[in-house]
Amino acid sequence: MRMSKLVGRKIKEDPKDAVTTSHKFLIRGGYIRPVSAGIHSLLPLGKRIVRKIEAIIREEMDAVEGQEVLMPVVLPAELWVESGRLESIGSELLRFKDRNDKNMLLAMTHEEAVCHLVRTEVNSYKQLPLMVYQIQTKYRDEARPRAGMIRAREFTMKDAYSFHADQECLDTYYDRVLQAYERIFQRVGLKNCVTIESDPGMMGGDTSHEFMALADCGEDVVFISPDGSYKANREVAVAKCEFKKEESLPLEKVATPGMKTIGEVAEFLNLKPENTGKAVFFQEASGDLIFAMIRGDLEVNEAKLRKIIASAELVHASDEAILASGAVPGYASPLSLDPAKIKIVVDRSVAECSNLVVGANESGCHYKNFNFDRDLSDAQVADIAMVREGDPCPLTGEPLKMRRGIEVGNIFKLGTKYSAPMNCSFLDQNGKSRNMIMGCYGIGVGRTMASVLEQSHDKWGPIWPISIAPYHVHLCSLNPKKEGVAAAADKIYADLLEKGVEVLYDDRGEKAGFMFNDADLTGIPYRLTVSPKTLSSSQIELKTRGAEGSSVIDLDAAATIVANTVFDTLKKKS
RNA sequence: CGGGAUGUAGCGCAGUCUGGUUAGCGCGUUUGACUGGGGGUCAAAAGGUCGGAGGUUCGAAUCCUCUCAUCCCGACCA
Repeated sequence: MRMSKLVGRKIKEDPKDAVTTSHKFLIRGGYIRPVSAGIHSLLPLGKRIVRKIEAIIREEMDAVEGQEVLMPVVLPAELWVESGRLESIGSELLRFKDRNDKNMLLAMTHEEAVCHLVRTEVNSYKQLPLMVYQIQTKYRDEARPRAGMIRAREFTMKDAYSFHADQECLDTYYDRVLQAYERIFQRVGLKNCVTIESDPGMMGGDTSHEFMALADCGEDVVFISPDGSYKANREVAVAKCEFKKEESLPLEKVATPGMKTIGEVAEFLNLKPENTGKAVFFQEASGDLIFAMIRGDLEVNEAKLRKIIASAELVHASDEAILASGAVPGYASPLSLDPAKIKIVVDRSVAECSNLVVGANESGCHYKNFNFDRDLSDAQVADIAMVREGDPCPLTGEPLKMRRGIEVGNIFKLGTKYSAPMNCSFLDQNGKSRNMIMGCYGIGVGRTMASVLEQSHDKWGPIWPISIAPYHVHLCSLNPKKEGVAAAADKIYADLLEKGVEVLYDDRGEKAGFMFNDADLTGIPYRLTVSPKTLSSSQIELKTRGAEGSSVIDLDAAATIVANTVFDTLKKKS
């Protein structure tokens, strides 16, 4: 490609709306252009990267017997009524009516569509297991799109769905996909991508994993042990915290007028927050109240709590609801609650610590010296604590490190969450109808491109791994008007193309510094420079993006040397 | 959805507080000349609903009201 004709100019200054490195460089380098909040056009360079990422994904999906399909972006709402998600999903699902007043929606994921597809095509155990996948546009009406491609409203996703006759088959297949995912992220050149167990959340199912590209701009928090043996996201992370028991002191009511928060109470009684117990009220969708108790310095992890009480929906309870249960907000006590009205879940930190200050369920009063064993045996004890940086690793006991990550992929064991309501079933060996067991597997394609850039750049621009670089070679022709420079550059351009090397040819005749800066901002792995300086000795310059220095090679052998270098590197990296 | 910020040429900005002719600057673009290894120099040129609507005023980019858009923090997040 001749750069003089390439669509997508380089931009010298940082766009004012871009904050993250990938967002800035993708715009400045001419990879993407914003169109609306969270909606972008891909320019030719960006499209080439995306195609290469997609090609790697296709190879790996095909290698686990995936069959590529393409399902519609626009779906009739009735399919989502079947699964129940039309109701359960909020306004991030974009709904609209067509000209016949029929309810439609823009798919944000395709479980419904794939169940519709598979239930009409597959009806025998002999056809299972199977996996179909697609690389398709998704739309989520995000409340707050951000960071360019990292959290967009419209984005490209590879989503795959597997169907099995039994759980064991899913379990085996799931592990194969997990390994395929790790190969994909390694092949696209993510240097720092970790596989972590995650909380299936509203997707349902029992097991899920996330693939996190570690980057400071990531939205998700990952806890990692120093030796890397333990990795988990914030929702599921556990810590091996040790708590000290002391001799129990007698329960004592103390006046704490106007002291409602943990900080206020601790300061008033001249204690640390660790010496208090905090009450947090939650409400289930059914309206039932949950009283969660945790040591004052810790926070309740709602995902863990949800799992323990087996409730998909959990919100902070209103003061009215708390009052109605007979508890006094701000002074709520575990001691005088009616277990029939309210379920009590106590964190290990409270159960295993001694002499805590807790509410007295009376305005302006607290109890000192609460001891769980003695004072409240009738409650469920569980780990519902949010892990903090530095907490001991559950495996090694070493202090956990907290890192930020971009979720580039996730995989779920869905079970029959969708197949059951949508009647996606098959006849087994005994002629009995059973629901298919499903798994689903997603990868954010644009997000992957941005993540690679987040992890691989310098102050001048991206340093693309050759596996996804838009071109292999960036050819600069300096002073093309002089001494046969243009002719030499044209020739090596043609020779490289002949050998199958992808070349971006800067034939614009700009000043050297201008072109070099554009080359750095483009980030192609190899830069070839043709100029009078080296041409006088029948040589040209070869430089590797991101590396110091450069070398000169003989003009006659250049195309062969460069082509071999490119193809050797490509082979090694895949 | 709550809090904050910003909308002026393709991009980045000044001007707004304190209203006053033809609204500026840098980069980019076009033309010509010189220059030629890390964003060069000179000359000329094109390019503007000052986000939008309403209002105040003799007069509004500037003051007031409403509105839209974009970004940031938070909530939310298959």
